[in-house]
Amino acid sequence: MPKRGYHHGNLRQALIEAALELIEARGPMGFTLSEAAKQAGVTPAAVYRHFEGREDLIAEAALQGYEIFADLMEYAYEKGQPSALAAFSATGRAYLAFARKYPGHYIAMFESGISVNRTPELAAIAQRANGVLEKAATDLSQHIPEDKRPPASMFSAHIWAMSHGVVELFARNSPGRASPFPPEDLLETGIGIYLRGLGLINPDA
Amino acid sequence: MPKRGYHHGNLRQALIEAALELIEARGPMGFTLSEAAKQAGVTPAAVYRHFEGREDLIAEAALQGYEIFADLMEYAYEKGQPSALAAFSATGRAYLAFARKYPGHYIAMFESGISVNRTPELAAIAQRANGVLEKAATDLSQHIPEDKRPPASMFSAHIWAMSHGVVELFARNSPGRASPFPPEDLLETGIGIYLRGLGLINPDA
DNA sequence: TGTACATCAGTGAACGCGCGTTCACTGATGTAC
DNA sequence: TGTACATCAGTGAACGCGCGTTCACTGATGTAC
Repeated sequence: MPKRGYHHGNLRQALIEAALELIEARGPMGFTLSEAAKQAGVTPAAVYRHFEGREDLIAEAALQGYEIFADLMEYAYEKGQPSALAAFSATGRAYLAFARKYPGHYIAMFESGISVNRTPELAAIAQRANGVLEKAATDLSQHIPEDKRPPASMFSAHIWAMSHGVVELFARNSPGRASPFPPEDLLETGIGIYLRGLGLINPDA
Repeated sequence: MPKRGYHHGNLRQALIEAALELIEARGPMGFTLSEAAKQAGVTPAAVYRHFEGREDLIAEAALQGYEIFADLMEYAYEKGQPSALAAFSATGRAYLAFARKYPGHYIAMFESGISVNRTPELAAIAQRANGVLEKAATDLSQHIPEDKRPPASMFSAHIWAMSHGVVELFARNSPGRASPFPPEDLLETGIGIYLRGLGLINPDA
């Protein structure tokens, strides 16, 4: 519990959390610096003690998101080892789990329009997250006969795309676009069918 | 060529087109009514002769988008007939083609935050577009042995998700997230693998 | 333990800006006779 | 063909608002002696 008085105690993190809540509630552009400040119980000008401005605040939120994301993906990958298949599926599931558990971060990362190349730090961590999925895909592709093996980066992209699509279309309570199925099931079955298509799991399973 | 003078000639449509260009250039929230008016060579107040306000203008742009989209999907479906497989693949390809050819519409439809239930008209046309994909999926599912046949609405959702994901992540020049492959190829191969997983196309193809 | 002082983290007022929207208006167009 | 008039589609000024950002300031905290 931060001490509250003239000095906030941990304003920097409080602002990030306020920003995340606002982004989650109002969308990537609905977020305003002033409102985040207000929600943290502070004057808008105080924000400038901790951030260069509005963009910088969002970027920091995204950065923290990527850190959580990369950690989750890595954890899932390792938990699935030594089975390449289990590791791969686990990372897919981790993707969706992250999007659902940290919607504010997810939006800041993928929908706020901030470039992943904004800072080297951001680019590095994003690359780390992406790397996990690609590593899982590479492992898995060893099990495909060489002559019909698509590049690992390609099917990592497929899974990424399907995951992102499920999140955007069905996991968010999009106005008026109700999911026909729970998003978890949708992604699970989708990835299952896809992997069967690669000949990686039993067609009769 | 509209006559230009005090009276614009076809301001309504000109405003919609201006809005689409702005949405495309600046994102769903970067669009402002004032700027659209300016781009159409008109005072902001003039907009109110044709639309109820900002939201109404976006909604109209989305509506027109859904009309084009539904038409394209239907055309693709019919062009693929009588092969259920060809019809299905064609609708998938049509999805991406639409997103690339009409990015402004696409964003207005799927990223602007306007609800598809905003008007009955909008809901109906969105349902028509969605219906085409689902019909194609239903046709196709007849070729799957009944005991391992997933609901058609489910794999229509899978394809929708993958398509949307490809568009969002790789077909847009997302800042700093360059596509490892042309989006068309990515979607084509992705759908191909998926259909193989359903046992609908030759595993050795 | 007490005091002086530097540092730090906030305030609050002000700024210029562009936004969406309203309103009374006026210029252009089309129609009736 | 010409004139009177209704209708329509625009203008332009004004509004209140919230935004991001700046600035000189001040209250709180920590440190040196």
